[in-house]
Amino acid sequence: MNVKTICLAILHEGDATGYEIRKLSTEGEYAYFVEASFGSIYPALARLEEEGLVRSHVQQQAGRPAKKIYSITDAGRAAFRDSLFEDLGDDVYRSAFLLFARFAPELPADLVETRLRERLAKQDDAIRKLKDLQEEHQSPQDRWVISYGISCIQVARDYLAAHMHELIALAQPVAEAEAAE
Amino acid sequence: MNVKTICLAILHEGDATGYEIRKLSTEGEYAYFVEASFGSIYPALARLEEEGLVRSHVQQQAGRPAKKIYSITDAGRAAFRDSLFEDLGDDVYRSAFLLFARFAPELPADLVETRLRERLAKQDDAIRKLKDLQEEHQSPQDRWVISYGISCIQVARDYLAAHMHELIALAQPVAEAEAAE
DNA sequence: CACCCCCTATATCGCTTCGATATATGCTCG
DNA sequence: CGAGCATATATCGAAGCGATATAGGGGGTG
Repeated sequence: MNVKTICLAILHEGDATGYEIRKLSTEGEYAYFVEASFGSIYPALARLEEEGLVRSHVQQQAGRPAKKIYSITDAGRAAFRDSLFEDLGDDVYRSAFLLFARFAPELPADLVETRLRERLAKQDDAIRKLKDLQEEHQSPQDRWVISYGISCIQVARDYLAAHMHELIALAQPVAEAEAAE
Repeated sequence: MNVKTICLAILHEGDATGYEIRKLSTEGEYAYFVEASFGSIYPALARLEEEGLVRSHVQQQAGRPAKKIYSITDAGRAAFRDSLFEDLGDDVYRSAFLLFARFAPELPADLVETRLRERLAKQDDAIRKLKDLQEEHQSPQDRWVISYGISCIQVARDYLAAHMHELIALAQPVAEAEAAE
């Protein structure tokens, strides 16, 4: 799943600028399972245009910078659909949090507790955002994917809430006086 | 969470070769939340040695290629612990499967069903492997992290089993005769 | 028993991608 | 009225991925 495919997927659903593609892949309904940065989107769009899979036209705007609006071509639509027939790669999951958790016994209990609470707050926030997103999107395939995401984050959150004290208990105890310093 | 940090984390728990580090980050207890390939591990280890954070010695072996065994130094141990005090980056989750699911309405129902069943089998396999891993590891921090993983994959698997027919129903119906062709 | 593939083991190369930065302007809020 | 944020494009250096090269031993199959 490279950035070119992500761009085609988003353009398949409607025209967009590079800026908008990045927003959708960072905040929109694609945010939690794909992502791409400017540094990869702009070169990807340029290459897609060379290959004839997308087309662009510049739209001047009063005040604001000019937009370069990209549209998918028939060839692009075909290429994207073909790519959906290919074997799916494995999901990627990387978590600095779990590495941190793995080394809890090396760390002071108050730090471990702080990070766990931060994590819990982040997950609550993510769930809230996904629920908002679900209300904005009526298409059943969007709802299906977003529900999947909510289920996963919810169970991770609940596991954390139920088992955080176990991890804190493994960490280095901090004396009251030391903690107050 | 860069590859250098992953190498230090693994060497923190014991000496290892580049090959073993890669195995641990691909099949071992780190596998499902960190990952690194040869192309990043070997350069990372070389740079860590330059920086004095790890040390290596070559061990000749009868028949097999010589091993280059890396050990963490006191400086490396300190640098790794310091990195655990830094703010944690967000988790990364990328899923070609969810992109595929999002576009189910564009695809033939039999393909969607095939991919869903493949996915279910993969997740069952992942759960089995994590359960085996959990029996091999007695340290409570390992068990905590692995349990977290099992919970997440289990709920994803159950969601899939419960809702896969919804996605198949959204896909393009395939006529019996056409399917037989 | 030859052949082939897999496992161990190190290492590099090219391409993709990330993260930071540059540039420019308008809008909003304190 | 100035700081900071949103819109918008684009590039650069560094990091990392995936494939490939190299090489010998072990195991299974025709």
